[in-house]
Amino acid sequence: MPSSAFRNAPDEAPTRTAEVFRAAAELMFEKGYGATSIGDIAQAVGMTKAGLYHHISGKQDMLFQILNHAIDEAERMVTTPVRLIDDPEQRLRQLMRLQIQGSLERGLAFTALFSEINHLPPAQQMEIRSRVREQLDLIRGTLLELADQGRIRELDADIATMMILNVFTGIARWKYTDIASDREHLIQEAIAYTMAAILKPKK
Amino acid sequence: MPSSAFRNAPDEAPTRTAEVFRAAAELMFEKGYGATSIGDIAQAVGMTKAGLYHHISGKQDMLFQILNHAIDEAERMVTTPVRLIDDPEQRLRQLMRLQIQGSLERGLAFTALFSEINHLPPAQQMEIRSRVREQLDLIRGTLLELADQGRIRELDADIATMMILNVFTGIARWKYTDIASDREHLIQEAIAYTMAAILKPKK
DNA sequence: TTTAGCCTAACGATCGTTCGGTAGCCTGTC
DNA sequence: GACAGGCTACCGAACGATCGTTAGGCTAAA
Repeated sequence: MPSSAFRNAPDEAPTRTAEVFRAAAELMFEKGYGATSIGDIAQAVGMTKAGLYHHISGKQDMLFQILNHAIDEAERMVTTPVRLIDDPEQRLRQLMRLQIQGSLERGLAFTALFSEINHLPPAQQMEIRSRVREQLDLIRGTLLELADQGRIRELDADIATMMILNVFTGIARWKYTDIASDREHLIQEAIAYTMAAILKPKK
Repeated sequence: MPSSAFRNAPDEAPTRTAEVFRAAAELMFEKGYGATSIGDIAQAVGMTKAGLYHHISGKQDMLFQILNHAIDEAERMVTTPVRLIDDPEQRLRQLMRLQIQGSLERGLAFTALFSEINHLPPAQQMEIRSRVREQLDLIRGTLLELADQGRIRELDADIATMMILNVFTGIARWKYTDIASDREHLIQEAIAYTMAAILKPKK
């Protein structure tokens, strides 16, 4: 088993191991960690349970790797590019857009699978939690920046941060409902809703 | 087993059966349906697994009854009283207040346990879903009423409804974090946030 | 005597995991 | 070109543990 199970060389056919982890992530997202059996995952990729264990080292470790990979992806596709944006409002808008796009189109199910974190041993729980906190701080910091500039109404930044994060977890759960059928519309509405909630009214 | 497992005569010591269901609801809320074993529930009320079956008819049926009871409670404590409020804005404010209060103080975990609905057989899934839809329609209807009166900004009522529901599910999940320590503050912030998001700016 | 309330014991099923084996492919050696 | 050896990717079978559930029996109250 490679050190990072998801990685394969760029522009190359996905490794079998990567397929396994991808299928596992999808199943766990749909049915939850507890309700997803090793047999389910094996069947999804056309293997036996025993065969799976050539690619994985255990069920718990799978969840751990999936969560870490999701955070990796979020950092690569959302956090990092967004940090380059100077204007805090534009930064927040783009953060929401990228995050929602990511959770609808690609894996990026970390917002959804994060609730399964309690199935991990405490040490790994803390590891994941501290990585997530970094992303939370990006949102919170942006809100504080807006506050400094006097551009948002009076609000509790911590609660507002959770409200925004909440939008992500919620939308991820609607992934297969018709409310998510028009992605661009959903994204624009979600951003407009959030901006109206936090920004000072214009007129 | 009585027809409604939670019911006992008013102002009376809770039935043993009611205790069982209450403990089960709490455990399932914390750990999820799949991760909560019959043994866990039995231990929580000081019984053996076999003893539990004097009070319940099965694990799935337990979840079904818990969800139904939660909806009963929500209808009694939130939906019904709130329908009497004429002004749609005040109606929505009070709905949010009662719903959040209920999910923080009392059981009312239907917003949180609703995600476990897929562990039920399809017929019961539909039954729960149709009952929940009634409560959703109260929110959506109130939004439409506000729109008719020209009091909200231009927004997608369906998406806004989900956003509001999303607040409830989110807050239920923070139940044991320090963000929920000051309940009144959390309630006021959540309401203010939502109102700012949907209402037309005042000035 | 009946019944409510709970027990011990065990059932079959399913779970995550391990063990030993094997078919196919790559690689180097003769 | 043949062949031995090793490695990758998988399989069948079984493990012990735990799961939800049931059968049957005990005890105290009505």
